[in-house]
Amino acid sequence: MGRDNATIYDVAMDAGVSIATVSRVLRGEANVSPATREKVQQAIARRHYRPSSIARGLTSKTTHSLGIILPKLLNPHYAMIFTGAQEEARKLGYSMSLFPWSSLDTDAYNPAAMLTERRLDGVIVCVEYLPPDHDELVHAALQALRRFMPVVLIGCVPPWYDFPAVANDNAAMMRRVVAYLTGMGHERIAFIGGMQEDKDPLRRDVGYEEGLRDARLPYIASYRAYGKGTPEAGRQALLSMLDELKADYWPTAVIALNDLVAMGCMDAAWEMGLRVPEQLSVIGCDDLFCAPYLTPPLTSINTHQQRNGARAVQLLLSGEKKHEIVDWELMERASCAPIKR
Amino acid sequence: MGRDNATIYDVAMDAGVSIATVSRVLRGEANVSPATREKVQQAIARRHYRPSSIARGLTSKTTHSLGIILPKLLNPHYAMIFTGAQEEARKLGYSMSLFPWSSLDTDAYNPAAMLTERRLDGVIVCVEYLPPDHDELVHAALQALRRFMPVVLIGCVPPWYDFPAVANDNAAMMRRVVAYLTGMGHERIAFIGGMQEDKDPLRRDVGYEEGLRDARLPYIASYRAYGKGTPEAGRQALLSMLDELKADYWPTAVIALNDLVAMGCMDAAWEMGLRVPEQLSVIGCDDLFCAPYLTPPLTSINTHQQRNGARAVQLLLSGEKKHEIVDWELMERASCAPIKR
DNA sequence: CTGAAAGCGCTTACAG
DNA sequence: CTGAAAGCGCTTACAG
Repeated sequence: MGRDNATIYDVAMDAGVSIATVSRVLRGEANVSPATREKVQQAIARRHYRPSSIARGLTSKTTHSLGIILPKLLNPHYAMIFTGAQEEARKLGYSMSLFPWSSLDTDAYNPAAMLTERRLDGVIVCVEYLPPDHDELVHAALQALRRFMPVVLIGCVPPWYDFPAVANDNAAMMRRVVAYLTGMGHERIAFIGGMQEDKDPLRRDVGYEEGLRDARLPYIASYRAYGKGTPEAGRQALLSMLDELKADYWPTAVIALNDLVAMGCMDAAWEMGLRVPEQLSVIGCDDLFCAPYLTPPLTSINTHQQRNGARAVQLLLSGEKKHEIVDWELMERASCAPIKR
Repeated sequence: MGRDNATIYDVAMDAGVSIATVSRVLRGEANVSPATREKVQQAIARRHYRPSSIARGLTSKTTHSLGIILPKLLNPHYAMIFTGAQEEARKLGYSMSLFPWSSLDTDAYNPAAMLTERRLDGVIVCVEYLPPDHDELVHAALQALRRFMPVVLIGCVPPWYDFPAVANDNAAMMRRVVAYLTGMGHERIAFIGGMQEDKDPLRRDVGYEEGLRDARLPYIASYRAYGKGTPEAGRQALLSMLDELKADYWPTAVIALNDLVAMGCMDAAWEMGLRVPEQLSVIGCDDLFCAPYLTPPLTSINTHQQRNGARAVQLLLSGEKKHEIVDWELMERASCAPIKR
């Protein structure tokens, strides 16, 4: 296949100049005579020469590649963040590598090792889905990373993380969502999905409780189900919630951790003969592309994930130390309705 | 931030040995005395030393990073391929960078330039969504890439592409799908989405026509609508197809290019008051995670995309020259039903 | 405007 | 078992 490519020496020899001169035309420096430039460019073309960014990186201490650590990409939520980050990176001349990390699934694997060897110019890390008991592990990984490259956090970032971040205020979101539902007359509002963690004041549970308090409603533990962020987890959780409660106490609205969970809840409702939204309002989060195509179309929250991914790249490369709180938008569709007396 | 990291020289000095010795313990070579090894390891730990894979790459001519060129990741189909490839790569010690390329959207951008400079150890490229009139452009890009690194193709790969590949036989898939529908009594079968291209014998249109011929049905141009692979494109296409035809001639079944298009078709059907599947059967392709959660659950084709992504990585790293044809599975759900007389 | 030389941080024969 | 030296393919002062 002939994969021994031409080097700058080959080109220099062909053009009858020094490698310094080749380097100059490569980087488009002005101080090269037109004739020389021409000769060099011809040699480059003839040899199909492309400078090795890896050799270049050794001198310039820069690789023009970034990394991003995310949970599973199969949730389109993360694919959107990745896409936003990747596109912004490309615009600025950087490539983007993905390093999945969800310690929920694979405790053994820690991407920090692979990343630190690669002298990336920076890394975006999404600390979601890393359960609270792994706090130290996460911190250690972040410290290790930071020693080698700038780090920007994205997603649900606890405020005490001492890193630049593009952070969702999940508590505020939830509070608003609860208000949206209580405003429609709902009083038995379930919240399904996610894990129990006490520390982070930005977490959804805080907002859930605040929202209930705002409406002077009691916090009822039976309406709070923990679980993974998948459709099947959502389905199971709602089914067992209904199973454990007399029908009089069934929730009239459920807030799902994300749209995947919401999809599972809608399925569970259908299995139990509950019509959405007439008998059960459902609201998701992330506003996945399929939300408008569900039956009924799913009300959700759009957090502008692509924009956030792009923003994280900007913070990374500019070196700004900001901790930005992301705005979001309630996408009202047909899966929530006022309660009927 | 102290980002000037220790080098092998620092470690060697700390441990009082030569850099060659440090290099040996780094790479786990056997011929180092236990005492020396210990000293070196301590120095490494104390310095938080991590070898630079980029310096290493300069000598070893290997970067342990792979690339993948895909259309938009926002279609979960491609996210699945990417995930499969990325996970397999990681298992083998490689990282994976994404380079989106859909010349449909961004003619200007050609990822080959960025890739060739990065001396990757290989690249997987998905040539789908690169329209036929860009054939030369695609070929040129592939040749450029191949000069610098091994290339494996994935997806709908025309057989005359002289590359190792993990290829879908879309023609066979379509033929089978048509048979599935004619077996249910359908005779007016529409096919929506994709572009008109004449050359590739593996393309869906070939199978569509074969399928009709198998059932001795006429090919009716009005039932073939071209378009992008998005829900909105699918919706529009079906709406205008219905609009242009007397209701007597409306299709009783539609085959969608992919699940996204199918979602749009189901929406269009709903808008026109056509019930799925009673009045219109719909079948998609790719078996996206949301297919089972649509109403009705969408019949689709599972092409084992994650497995294919992983397989492409294996071909890439093993150097096998195979052109593998992928098997697939019809996922029967409720969106297709026998026709009622 | 151009070139010789040092250096980036490793690995790899080659000696010993 | 260990070290001195060359080399990977570039960039960057420094001279001229």
